[in-house]
Amino acid sequence: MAEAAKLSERKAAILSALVHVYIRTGEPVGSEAVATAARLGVSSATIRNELAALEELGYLSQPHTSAGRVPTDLAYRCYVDALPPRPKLPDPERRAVLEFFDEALADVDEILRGTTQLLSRLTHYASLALAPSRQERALVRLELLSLGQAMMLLAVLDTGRVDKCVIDLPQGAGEADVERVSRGVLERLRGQTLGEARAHVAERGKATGEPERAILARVDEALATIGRQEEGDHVVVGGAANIAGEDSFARRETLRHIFEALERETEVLGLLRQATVPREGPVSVTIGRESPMTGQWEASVVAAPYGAGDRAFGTIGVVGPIRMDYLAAISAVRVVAERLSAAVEALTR
Amino acid sequence: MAEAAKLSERKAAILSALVHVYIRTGEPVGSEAVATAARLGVSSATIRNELAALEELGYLSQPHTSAGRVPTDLAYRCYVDALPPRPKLPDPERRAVLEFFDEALADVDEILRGTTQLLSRLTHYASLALAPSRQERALVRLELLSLGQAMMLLAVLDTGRVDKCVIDLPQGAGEADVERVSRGVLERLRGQTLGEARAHVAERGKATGEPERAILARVDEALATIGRQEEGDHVVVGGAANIAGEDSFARRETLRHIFEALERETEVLGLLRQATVPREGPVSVTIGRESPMTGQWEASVVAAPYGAGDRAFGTIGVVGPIRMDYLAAISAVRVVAERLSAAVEALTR
DNA sequence: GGTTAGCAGTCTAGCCGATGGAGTGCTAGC
DNA sequence: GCTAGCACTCCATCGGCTAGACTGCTAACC
Repeated sequence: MAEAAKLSERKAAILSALVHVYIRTGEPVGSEAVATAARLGVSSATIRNELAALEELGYLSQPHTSAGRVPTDLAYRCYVDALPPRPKLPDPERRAVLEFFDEALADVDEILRGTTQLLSRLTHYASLALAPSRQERALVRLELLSLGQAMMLLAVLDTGRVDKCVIDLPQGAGEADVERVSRGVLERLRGQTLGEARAHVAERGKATGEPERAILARVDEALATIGRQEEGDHVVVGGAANIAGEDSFARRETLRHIFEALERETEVLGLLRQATVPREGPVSVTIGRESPMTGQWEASVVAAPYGAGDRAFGTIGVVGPIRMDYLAAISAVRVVAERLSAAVEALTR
Repeated sequence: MAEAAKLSERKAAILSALVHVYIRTGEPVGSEAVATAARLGVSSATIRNELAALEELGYLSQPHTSAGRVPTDLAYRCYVDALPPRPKLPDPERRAVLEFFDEALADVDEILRGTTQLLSRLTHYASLALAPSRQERALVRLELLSLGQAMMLLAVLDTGRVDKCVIDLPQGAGEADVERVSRGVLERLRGQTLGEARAHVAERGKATGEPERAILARVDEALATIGRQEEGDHVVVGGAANIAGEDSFARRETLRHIFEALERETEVLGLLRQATVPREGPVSVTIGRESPMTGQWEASVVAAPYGAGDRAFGTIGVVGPIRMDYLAAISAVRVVAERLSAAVEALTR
């Protein structure tokens, strides 16, 4: 396996043709098949020479001497990099996307749930969505409700999400005190982020007497708790059934690994976060061993950030076998991310 | 396949022994193996006669003439019915359950999420939980917040859940009107169910003028919407990865079916609802073709209701292969359901 | 030099038939 | 009614064989 130097144009064309055929068939591709697919006007003998060279360079491998060639992760990388930068989504699919985002949906979480389902339907792979970080979103409303001997802090974010936290009522505080704090202090925190709100609450707490002071201390704590919840239900997964049926995942163990990771969620976070800063173009592709996670899964991830304006809120993406239909996945993810951004922008404005 | 008449004691013992061995090994069980496992003091020849009879009765089947016997769904049913009514959960597992329910958790949904994970860890199968119906739960608080040109209805239920619905502000209504309705009408609805609250809101709407009337009409609509959301995120699934690794699910298609159903959720609802009215004992078991759903999945479901007092709130259960370790599953589900009931009771009191 | 037709060589998937073994059903004796 | 013994059945396994799919190489060709 040698250095990944620049390939000659013909080698690149041959490689792309081979990957294309392999993605379709799933079987080792012979020189004859490549010759017909690549339409270079050269015979299979010439292709054979080139294939041998490409194997030497680390782009291809052979299951055994008298079999065709199978692409390595490196070959997929070349193939993906050579794809048109903005592949078109076929019309029926495009229409499905537009239709989905036509319906008004209440909050970002609901939209993301629907989006993962949409993406799975379009691509037939499992889908992921990274929800916007609570930390950075603005509070539309902060409300403290008294519930008998406890109180409940409700934080309505501009993403439409409502976070809650139940807090004990401090000694000597009554319903009236809770109400006073809710109206007097919390009302003014609209438009601030969770972090800013905490700072204000803490400061205000210093400048007042009991029992407001005690209540504000607990509110501060509750805001911290809400901020910490973030990691918990941050990743939305949809259409996992699709990869259960996928026979590219031959080994059961691999399938199990993926499902476990999807359930643990935190592991997927890093993968999606990394896609938030795309290396090139709006859609980022991670192929097999390019990342430890996808390497272990024997899978690839196609992801794209979404957000409002130039600010990325989160990421959506699909997980599929390394032998994935990258063209379809990339175009679907790209279009859905665009529409999702528009929807989120409309919601948070 | 003949009628499921009452089996002789010996036949029953032989059947149970065979099922027991088969659950352990997964391979067709021969007469010799049954003879050693059943410890009846009779030879394998006698067992052979009985096995032939049991096959005739529809309890067993043979993959081919010279193979051992494999239990049919009917055999599992006998086996399960003959299990001790309150099997003991081994101590380490029992301790894990107690530990889990020792931590105070904020609301029922969070508890259920944790419970499915707990059950999956205990049984190594996928777990389900049916959340309490919103319709029947009491409102702890109903709050109408004004958000610029819209308002948000928040319903805090006694399960700790907060449901929300965004509504447009009617023509001519302002923040003050919203507030007036919130304090004047909604405050009084504490302790009522969603349905009762709707009735009150509708009635009150008639007896008042604009713009309260318009606001109340929309609140009524929003309450209906919240009630309808019920079906959506009603079923919690956990540990699905466990059955992805399970090689009892030989056919990929079967696995895919199960995952699809778990994702659609609504399909699982019926299955769990039916377990809410147990035929006998606290834990209900549905084996393979006993229900169309599990039949298609080639799976079994072990489920038990949970609730406060004598009132069932919902159901928890596990989904596994027909060749499931029923003893372990039943004891785990039973103990977890008991503890969960206690936790929910403490929460809603 | 690059390209190509042709061919020998390699490796596998699939088929065949033989073999060993597991397990049954039946029978005859206890 | 139970059991030892036995003939019989059927499958899983293995080695050997074959057809076929590709390759790599060579020699001729442009």
